[in-house]
Amino acid sequence: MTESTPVSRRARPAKAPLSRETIVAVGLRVLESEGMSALTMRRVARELDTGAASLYVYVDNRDDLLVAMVDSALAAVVYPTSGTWQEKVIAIVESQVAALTRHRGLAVASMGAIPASPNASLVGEHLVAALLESGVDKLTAAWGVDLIGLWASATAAEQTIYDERAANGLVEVDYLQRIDEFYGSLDPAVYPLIHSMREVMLGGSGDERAAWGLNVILNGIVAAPVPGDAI
Amino acid sequence: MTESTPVSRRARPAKAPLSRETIVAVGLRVLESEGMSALTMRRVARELDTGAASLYVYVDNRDDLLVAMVDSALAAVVYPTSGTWQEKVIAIVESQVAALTRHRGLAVASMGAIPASPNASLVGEHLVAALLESGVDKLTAAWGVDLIGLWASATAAEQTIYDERAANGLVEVDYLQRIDEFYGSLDPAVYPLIHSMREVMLGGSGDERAAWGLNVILNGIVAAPVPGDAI
DNA sequence: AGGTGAGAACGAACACTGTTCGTTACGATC
DNA sequence: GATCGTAACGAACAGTGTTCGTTCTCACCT
Repeated sequence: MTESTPVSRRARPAKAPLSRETIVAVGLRVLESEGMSALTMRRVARELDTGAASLYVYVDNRDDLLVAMVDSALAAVVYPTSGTWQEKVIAIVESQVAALTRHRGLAVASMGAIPASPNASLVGEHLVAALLESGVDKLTAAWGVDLIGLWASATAAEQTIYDERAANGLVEVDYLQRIDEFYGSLDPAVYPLIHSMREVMLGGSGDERAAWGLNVILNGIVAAPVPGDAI
Repeated sequence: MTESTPVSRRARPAKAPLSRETIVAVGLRVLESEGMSALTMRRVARELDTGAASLYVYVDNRDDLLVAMVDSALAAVVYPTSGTWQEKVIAIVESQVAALTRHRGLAVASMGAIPASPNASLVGEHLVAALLESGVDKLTAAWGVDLIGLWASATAAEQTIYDERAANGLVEVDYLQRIDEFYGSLDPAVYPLIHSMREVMLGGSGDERAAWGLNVILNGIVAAPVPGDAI
């Protein structure tokens, strides 16, 4: 009994009071430094020097916390004021992906989050504006933003999983080499193209491929027929 | 002690032996009917009339099981033999999305799964073949398959989350109406476009938007400059 | 000043989870 | 028929999210 002597924490002087913002901020910090599996209610509470039950005053449940964290993370997205519409879209989406990737695991959660949060809406607002600059009609712009958002979330999620794997000991070269070996081991009779194209399939850095993909989507959007008309 | 009398199950006649395939199949059945949160090791084991520990002979851990389930689900993808290259790609991707959507929650898991499983590779093989028919070079085809796969997983994941929400009582109209209300409640000074374009942003069925999105990507791919050249 | 009530904070508990351990039981081999 | 590798198993461990009932605090009112 010499070590614990649980002095009621209430007695401690000037403990910063809890708040939704504080909890979300701490959650993001934990997520960034220790990953999604470490983001437990108890872990967040411990960081705030309290118990898990106390969090439920400000947060409905863990999902609610995650959604709030997604929105908070998206506050870091920057919006360029000059440049062509393509440059604007690329800059916005790049910083969006970066914001989601920085906190490992958030991207997967963001896939579920409705775009109905303040900061997610702000991203949408600026993307629509940039797309409209290209001259497309409103419907194309609206659906285009949807498509871009889907791509951004998925790209961030993929990047996250990739990073997680790297953090778990599998270095990049090992990982690519393993896939290369797998492709090489496939029966050329069943998988002729994959077998023969494996070096071209695994080439290019993640950033190069991401930039190419976003470019493809942007080109496709401006070239797309108006939704509703004959496709 | 009158109620349990745990007769060793070994004594029961002709119990079908376990196997990796059986476990994966049961897992898919549970996932399809009860969703991801119900897919626990104990639940799968119970379905097989055994204990959770017994599964670990055939499955490394829950993630291993999920990856195997993704591959198994992708066995349902169909590959058309006739039609234009666009029709082939659309048919393949549609059945891929359907296969991932049918088992709620698999899509999210598939985002992490490397495309290094037999059936995922088969999808890739056929997609590359279809893309090459369009006349694009090998590098464009390879990266294009990547992009299409990313889109397919993300679309299935989004669809899954949407369905999950619908299953949890929120009917479709409620959900859309809620988003509409949220957009309407946004400050028009900060979100002018979203505020004024909300009906156009929420229009169209999920299928229409998905078809449009895939079309945009296909158009973008054939129009894209060869990766590596100046973008 | 003294009392009071709303609600934040809390500890303990519940019903679960994935996974491991040591032991039992079985079926093919010698 | 004895043996032995290994599949199958029950029990346990260290966690998880969440809820319950209680304690404490502090702004407000008499």
